[in-house]
Amino acid sequence: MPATIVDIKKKTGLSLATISKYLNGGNVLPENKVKIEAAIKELHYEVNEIARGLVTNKTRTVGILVFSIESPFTGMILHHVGAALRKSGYGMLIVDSCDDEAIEAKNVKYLISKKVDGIIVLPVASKGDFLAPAKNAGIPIVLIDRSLSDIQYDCVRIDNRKSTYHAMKELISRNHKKIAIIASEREYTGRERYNGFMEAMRDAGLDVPVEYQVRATHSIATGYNGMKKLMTLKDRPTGVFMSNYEITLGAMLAMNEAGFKCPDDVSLLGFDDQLFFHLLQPQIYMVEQPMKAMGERAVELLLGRISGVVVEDPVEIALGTRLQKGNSIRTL
Amino acid sequence: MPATIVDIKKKTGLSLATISKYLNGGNVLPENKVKIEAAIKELHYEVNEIARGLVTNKTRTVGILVFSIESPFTGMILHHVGAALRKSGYGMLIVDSCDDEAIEAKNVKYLISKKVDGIIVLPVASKGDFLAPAKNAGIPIVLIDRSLSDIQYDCVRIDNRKSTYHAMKELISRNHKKIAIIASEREYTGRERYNGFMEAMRDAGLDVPVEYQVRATHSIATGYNGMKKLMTLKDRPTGVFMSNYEITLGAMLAMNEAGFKCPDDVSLLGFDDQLFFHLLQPQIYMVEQPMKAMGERAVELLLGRISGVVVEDPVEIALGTRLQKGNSIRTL
DNA sequence: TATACTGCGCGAAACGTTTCGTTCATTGTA
DNA sequence: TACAATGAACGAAACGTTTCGCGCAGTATA
Repeated sequence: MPATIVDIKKKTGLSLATISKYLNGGNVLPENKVKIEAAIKELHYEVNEIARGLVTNKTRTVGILVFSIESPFTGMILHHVGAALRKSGYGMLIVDSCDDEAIEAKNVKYLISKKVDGIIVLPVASKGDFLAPAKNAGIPIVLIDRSLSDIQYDCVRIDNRKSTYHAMKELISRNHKKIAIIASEREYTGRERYNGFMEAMRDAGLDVPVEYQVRATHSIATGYNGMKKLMTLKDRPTGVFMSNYEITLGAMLAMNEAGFKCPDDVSLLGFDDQLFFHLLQPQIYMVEQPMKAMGERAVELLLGRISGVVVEDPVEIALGTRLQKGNSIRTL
Repeated sequence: MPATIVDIKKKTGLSLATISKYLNGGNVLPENKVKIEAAIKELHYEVNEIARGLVTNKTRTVGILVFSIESPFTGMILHHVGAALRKSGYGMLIVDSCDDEAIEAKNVKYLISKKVDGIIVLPVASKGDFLAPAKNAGIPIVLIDRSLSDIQYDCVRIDNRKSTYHAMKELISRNHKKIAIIASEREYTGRERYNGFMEAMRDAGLDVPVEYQVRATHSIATGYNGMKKLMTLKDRPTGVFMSNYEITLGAMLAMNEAGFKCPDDVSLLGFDDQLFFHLLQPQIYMVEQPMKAMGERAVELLLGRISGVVVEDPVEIALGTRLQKGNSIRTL
């Protein structure tokens, strides 16, 4: 039903080759250009991307493989990745791994069958085996946020360990000695932040008793339950580091509910700034991730690989973070 | 590089037509079936969906047009819609309208150019004009959550007005007279819930002074600022209805921060249950939307339209809600 | 035994592009 | 004036499928 290049040919008397050349930005005589443009307008012609894809072997679509599409973090990354891709004319075919490695592995194969030009991954698994089929098919891959242990892939993330180490100075320099951590345990980021925390404490000569270390899932429940537990200890910590957005949110609700005040009763340091935290009083010290930059750099890198401009070995890009200062930390 | 149907032909000596028939579930002699299957395994053959799409004029991909990909509500819907689609072999090409009607209109055209088989929309706009190009192109469309005023499209949603009206009985029957509302104003759902609220109050013979009506955006900030404001009134409301998840979250933080207790100082009734609310003490009365059912019904309907099984006029499916009971409402 | 039907297989065309190698006209150079 | 170089257009093949209509067995019907 919709007009094809053949209709343009009939209308203008030009050959398919010439029209195709015009469509792809090649040089065409001014008079022919006019003819073609008129015909396109008249017939409401639009390129059939499917047909084009068949011969160019490109779909102008990238696959996005996310550990969970329900996570607010995922939502923010998708927002920026999506914008950057659209600007370059690419679309996003998104698949949800539902925090399940088996589904994740299946999804990779699905994306291959869809002939995506590249894949951006927020992985569930810690090892890269599941990406092998895509790698073998020659599809460029870029990871965001979470690095993989065994195989080398491009990755755009922050330096979780250093960011945490650095942020911890805010608590330590204000003479806090009893500092607890609530962190996720399963993913790369949670583990790295835990390591940064422990390093900072060790370097400051501070001990972290095991009951000050709450390590569980990446969830509001973890923050809520963790803080509840910490607040009932006979020897309560004076400061708490929370390793991500969900945990921070849950911990704050628990703290409020338990009747403690920040920073009077407990000083807080969180991770993953979100707009709404700015509304709160007191304002929480927060490690702020450059979400926009991460999304954009990842897209830039991926498109570079797709076009063949970037050919060097896989790179690991660690972007800097910003510490959003607040008044949630009391000087002891 | 990857094997094609022609390679299978060479290997088996059968014709393209026969092999294609096998691939699409047609009847083939048992001996040929064996041959083909062996060849497929040996050559690691997989159908090229692009080539198939060119001739069938189907992409097995549906476009998902969301008002904002950052919203948790969107995330949950995408989760269920995605699962249902994948089960039927369909993929999701997601585009983000960034709460901007102009972008939304462009995105529709983009999805058309990508030849999606259908479109699922969580709209920004209140009128349906922007969908006209897709409708004209014969692409089936199903709305989720938000209905459109002018043109008729299939829509799967809840009955916002009734749900709110019914839930309000919890406050009213417990003798609350001074009840405030914090609601979003711009979208369909917020307006309908406002209407349901006002109806319930009117039917109960209760007045709602203008300072008890906070109407702003669909955001945590609205809830936070709204509750802050309500709590500083000299004549404070005894009950507050909050029209969605973000507003409920913001309002609770503000209430905690202002030092008020629920239900002692203020009784709360919210909308959009999320798992983590179950953790809270007190547990909030919440209108719970059937997210999974909404996603699944929408997909079912869309695939029905795509396959031509469903041909009747556009339908508006209003699913029932559940009131999640809690202990956030005090009897006066 | 002649006829009609059924079940499978086949060749060829079609889907709407891009691209390769060639031709043709024009311009510039000797 | 002859010849090379340049620029633009062209025809045809290719991309990997599906599908249409026909042919050919083998089986059932009269």
